[in-house]
Amino acid sequence: MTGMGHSSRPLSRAFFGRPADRVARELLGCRLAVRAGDGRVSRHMVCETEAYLGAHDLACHGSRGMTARNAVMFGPAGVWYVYLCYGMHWMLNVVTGPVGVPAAVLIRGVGGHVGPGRLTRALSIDKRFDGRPTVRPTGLWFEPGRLVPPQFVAKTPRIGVGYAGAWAEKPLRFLVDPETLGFGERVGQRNRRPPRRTEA
DNA sequence: GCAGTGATCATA
DNA sequence: ATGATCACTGCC
Repeated sequence: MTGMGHSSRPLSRAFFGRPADRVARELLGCRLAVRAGDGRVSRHMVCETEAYLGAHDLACHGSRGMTARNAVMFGPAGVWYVYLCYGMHWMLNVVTGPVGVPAAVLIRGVGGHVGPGRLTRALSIDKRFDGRPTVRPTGLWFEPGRLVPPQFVAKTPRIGVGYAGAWAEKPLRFLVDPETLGFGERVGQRNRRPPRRTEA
């Protein structure tokens, strides 16, 4: 959780009205701002996201057509798409791209809360945000953060979408190691040590 | 490794 | 109305 001393303008609808993979990548380093019940606002750096590209993406909910649950994915960008998974975990997504394209970005990790179901539980995010815009008055929005340089961004296949055939393999999950907020280390090199020297 | 959990959706 | 599925997590 970051400090509460300052705030900045929420990420605009234009930011989200672009392809989901681009938004997912650029959301890294931005801050998710949450207003709690007592009115206090906390901010959490986004460190893990996944892109769901649209109707052609077989891992995307929108690929099976519009239903009551996923209808907001077909609507304007910059709107929350929140749904319950496995009967107990709320998944937080933000709709991306033009109207008519069912695309979104799943927020999988922020600050110290890694895991899509864990972060929603920790921040008390649930169905009440579904279909609401990502603006300050809703109590949940994004603010720009620090730019994460490409060498600190890892890309992997998405989690839990094995049913999606070739689409399960695409590198649409984006991570930055939250431990390296100072960006002093590269992702994937955290355990690197200098080779041990032995005396002859 | 796998059970828990319940809304959602297709099928009827 | 019923049954399968599920963008996960926590404990074995």
